[in-house]
Amino acid sequence: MRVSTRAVRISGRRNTSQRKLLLDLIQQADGHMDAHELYELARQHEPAISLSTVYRNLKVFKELGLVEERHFAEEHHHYEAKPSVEHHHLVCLGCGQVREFVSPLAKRMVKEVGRDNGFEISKTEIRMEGYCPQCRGEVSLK
Amino acid sequence: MRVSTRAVRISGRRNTSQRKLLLDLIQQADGHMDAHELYELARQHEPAISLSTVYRNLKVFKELGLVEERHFAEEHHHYEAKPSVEHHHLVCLGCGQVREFVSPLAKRMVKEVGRDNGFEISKTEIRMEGYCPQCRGEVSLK
DNA sequence: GTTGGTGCAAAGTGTTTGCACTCTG
DNA sequence: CAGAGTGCAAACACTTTGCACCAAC
Repeated sequence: MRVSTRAVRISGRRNTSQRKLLLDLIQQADGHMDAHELYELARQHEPAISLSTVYRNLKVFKELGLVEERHFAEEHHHYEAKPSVEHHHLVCLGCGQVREFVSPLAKRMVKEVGRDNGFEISKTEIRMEGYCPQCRGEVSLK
Repeated sequence: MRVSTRAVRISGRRNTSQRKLLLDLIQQADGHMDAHELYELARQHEPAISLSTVYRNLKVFKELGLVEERHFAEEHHHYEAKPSVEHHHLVCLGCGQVREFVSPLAKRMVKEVGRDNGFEISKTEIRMEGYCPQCRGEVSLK
């Protein structure tokens, strides 16, 4: 949080109590959350906070590179504090859990695709869907 | 279109003129489109068609596996006829073009991640963002 | 003190749904 | 001729915005 607070300051923005709270919560969270979840969480500490403030700050955090926006299901967005290691997501269609994974092959693939297409890749999002071990067992255990 | 029409019938659904038109248009299109683009396109042939019909049919096509939903930008969805070869997307942040690519590494990665996590992977979406050769030149050439 | 940030309510998007009518099978 | 599908308008869910007030610097 120290570093992030500085990042906010340096960008010429103000460190309001709401902004600090939101950043804290999202960085403390171990997974991803959507705007509404963050809002509910924040309300436990600051009951008067508004959903607009949550959205406005998520936008700021994205701009500062402190938070990443994820596109999971068909619907709304999820956010997570920028991780030190780039990872991707595995979604279970049975129980809905989202598992993170890292893969050295992913890194190689990005490099290769960038080279082949002459692109300079700045961001990669990989999402796989399927069934986790538990759900596979329940449905049809081939 | 022959096969698709049959798929619709088999699923116990009716082959209305609107449904056939929409399926034709999306399969004829070489790229992806969003619901509104498909709607505008369809209106050129069937001026009275409604946006709800477009959405309802996209949903049906998804269920039948004839069309895939893509999550590109931050906003709305894009759809494309299910391709014979699984491919992924490269989005240029400069000019907005979406390029498709295939990568053998992607296939290996999916297999590996599935094995490592005990998941049975049914779908994978890979999206990379960056700058295409042209846009890289314009902005700051290395 | 300036002026960026906030809360609130209202407006904007993209998508879904209720209803009466239509047309497929 | 039953009921799936349609067009329309209204409703929804998520996100953004205008405005007056507040508080960080």
